[in-house]
Amino acid sequence: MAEPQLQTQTRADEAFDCLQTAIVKGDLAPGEKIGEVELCSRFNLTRGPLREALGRLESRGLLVRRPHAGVNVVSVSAEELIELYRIREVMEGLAARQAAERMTDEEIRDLQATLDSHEALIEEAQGQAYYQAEGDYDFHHRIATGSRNTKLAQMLLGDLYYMVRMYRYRLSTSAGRPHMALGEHRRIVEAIAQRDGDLAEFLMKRHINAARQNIEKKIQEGVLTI
Amino acid sequence: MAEPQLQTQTRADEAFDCLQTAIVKGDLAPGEKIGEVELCSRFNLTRGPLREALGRLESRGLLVRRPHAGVNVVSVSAEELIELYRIREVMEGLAARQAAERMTDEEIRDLQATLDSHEALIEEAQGQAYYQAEGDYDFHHRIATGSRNTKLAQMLLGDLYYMVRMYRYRLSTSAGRPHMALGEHRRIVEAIAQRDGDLAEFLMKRHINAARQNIEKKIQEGVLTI
DNA sequence: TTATGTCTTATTGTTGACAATCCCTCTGTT
DNA sequence: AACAGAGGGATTGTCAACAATAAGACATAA
Repeated sequence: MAEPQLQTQTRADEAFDCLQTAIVKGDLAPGEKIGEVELCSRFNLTRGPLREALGRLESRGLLVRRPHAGVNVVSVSAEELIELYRIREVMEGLAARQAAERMTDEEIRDLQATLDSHEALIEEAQGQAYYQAEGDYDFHHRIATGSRNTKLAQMLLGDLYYMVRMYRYRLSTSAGRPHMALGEHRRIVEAIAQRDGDLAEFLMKRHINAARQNIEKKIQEGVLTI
Repeated sequence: MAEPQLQTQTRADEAFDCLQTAIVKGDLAPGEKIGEVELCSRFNLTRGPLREALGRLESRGLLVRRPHAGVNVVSVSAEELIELYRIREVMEGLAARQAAERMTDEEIRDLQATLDSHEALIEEAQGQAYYQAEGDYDFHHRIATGSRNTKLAQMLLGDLYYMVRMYRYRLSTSAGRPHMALGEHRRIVEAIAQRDGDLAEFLMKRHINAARQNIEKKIQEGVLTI
């Protein structure tokens, strides 16, 4: 949560961050049409930097723009959300494998400590899906960077996670799921600690598969309306 | 090679396309520092749309920008190129699996016909790595779109392929490789035609693995200096 | 009443000028 | 001769005004 050299950031970066978090948190609803001048007054910017930020967000798939017609927040259908998890499955599987091969012993210890704190978090804030989601994000974040695969981490952290988190904020996790997930996390870390890339990949894929099935069930139950 | 509604494109789109192809073709060398005004005169643009395009390219990982210091074309190290192929392996494996499940019969016939034309192309232009590379790109392009997984296709076609092609243009393929690759392509399409998703994924992963090993060998031979 | 065509208006796309920042060179010192 | 510091210059970041386009409203006709 450190924020170094916030000063050296350019206005376009600032705009980009603001918009990205606004979209992810749901302050800008999916499908919503957003006008440039309105955004300018809202975030205290001028249109130059804003347009640059809009370009970046479009290329990341968080916005859709039609020439002269304005910009809309992307709206992901239920099917597309499922597809996102299919992509995560293979990419994070690879990340887990490479993390098992390349993470330092210290990083692995850190990761284990992180899981301990997650366990405490789940206990005290049981049912509070928000904290669980943040913990989950933290775990996957570490694996992605631990893979030492620059592009892979960039695609996961810069593209996929933002789109997934867009719905995490609306999607309450099932009752028993946090504990389940934590157990799966632990086994993945064990495999990484044993430098067993095959197993780490297998477990991670199964972990994300379980998450996907959980979401599919919710959608069928009609809990999630997209 | 059709160019529909070129007119309705905005100047920023134009700038984006120009720069992207210039980077991929090598007209802008990796690592090269490029000034904004120079680019403007080169592509007949003004700095507004240009900066928007630069933002998009940066977010796609084709450029790196430091505030107030200018923009450089990304330079991918040999290790990173290999990592790119590791990502391709899992993502295109998934694409092949989903293509086997979802492509229409007509698309599959088209794909088979494409391979026939590739065979002819290889015969007449043997050794001409360029045409082989284009044919290969065409094949993988069809599989990606055939997966009906919007985000997957977007990530493959919009991100990974451009970075890979950056080096394809410089990297001459080995003597026997085109024929080998074509054979592998044929077997993948066979699996897709039989709707065998497991096999299609397996074969595609092995295909890209072979391409990666081919490149690794070249790098060790010192043919490719990045 | 509905559909169609035109026109107005507001929004987007573009431009050129202005301000802020960093890089490079030149000078001075060790 | 080599290194450090400061200044000039060029380049990037930002802004506000102008032009072009599409959406929406209104009126007319079927």
